[in-house]
Order: sequence, then C-alpha cells, then structure tokens
Amino acid sequence: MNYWLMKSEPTVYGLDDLERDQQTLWDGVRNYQARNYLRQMAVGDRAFFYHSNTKPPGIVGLMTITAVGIVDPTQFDPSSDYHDPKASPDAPRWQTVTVTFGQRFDHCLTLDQLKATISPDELGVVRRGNRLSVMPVTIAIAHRLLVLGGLNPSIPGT
DNA sequence: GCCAACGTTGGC
DNA sequence: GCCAACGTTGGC
Repeated sequence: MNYWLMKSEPTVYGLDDLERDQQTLWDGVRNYQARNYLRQMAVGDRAFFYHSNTKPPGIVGLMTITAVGIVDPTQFDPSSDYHDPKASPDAPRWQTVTVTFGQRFDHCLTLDQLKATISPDELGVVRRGNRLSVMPVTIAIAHRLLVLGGLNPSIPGT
C-alpha cells in the first residue's frame, strides 16, 4: 500500500465536497508527471488531501483510492475546461482514479507546519515552486503526517 | 494582485 | 533539438 498527496482548490472541489459525495472521480489532471503517478496508483492506496489557494494552504484529510486506470471523460468533452482536442476515445491521453473519503485531520496541517518539520527532499509539496498536483509520499513521511494531523497511524484503516 | 517557478508550444 | 514566448500554478 502506497501513500500519495493530491492537491485541489476547495473552491473547485474540497474535502467538504468529498465528505458529502463520499466518492469522486479525480478528473482534470493535465500534467504528464502527475498523470504518471495516477497510473501507478493501486486500489487501497491512501492519499493526503491538500488544499491549495487557501489561507492557510495545507493537508486537511485522508482518502482512499478505490478505482484505478479510469479514462478521464472530460478530455473528450468540448464544453469542459479539461477538454483535450488531441485526445480521442481510441487514443485517450489522460487516465485517473476514483477516491473515497477517509478521515478528516483534527486540524489543517498547514504548509508552514510542514515546512517546519519536513524537508523538501522528503515531501515535494514543501518545495518552493512545486506545481505538481499528484506526488508520492514515503511510508515514513506518511506516518509523520498522520501523527501531525492527529490520526493514529497504528490503527488499521487510518 | 504580484510574481517566481516551471510546463507547453511553436518557429526555426 | 533549441529556445523564446506564453500560459498556469499557487504561495504570499
């Protein structure tokens, strides 16, 4: 089981939305490196939900990957912001995953807090200028994030 | 609103 | 393949 970090602007889709919906397709990723990480995900992996463009930005909760290898339908939709005219159903370019609500942190683990405790080499999101919306998190760092977020990493299901 | 970082595009 | 122009991300 691997851990990931996934960013979203809550004005577009936030943890509140996911808690309400319980499950959502993580569509709209249009960066190849991020897509490649999405392709590496497996059912049962966990992802930290990071809110960007918020005051403060930070990790607000945890989700579970519940379906993988899904062709992102928005790439074929001319009315979508995520439409990709170079993609076709015969040759899709963008795959993604379905995520399910897991747990909310007891407080937002802010970017400032992350920068204070974790180095850029350990967690990409604290690196200045990092624009990657999907990135891997090592088990060791994931456990530290869970503890910092008020979750107990030793309890199964967290 | 500013701007640094960085990805993409397209002319050559 | 290079690189300038341009667009986007996202913290501040």
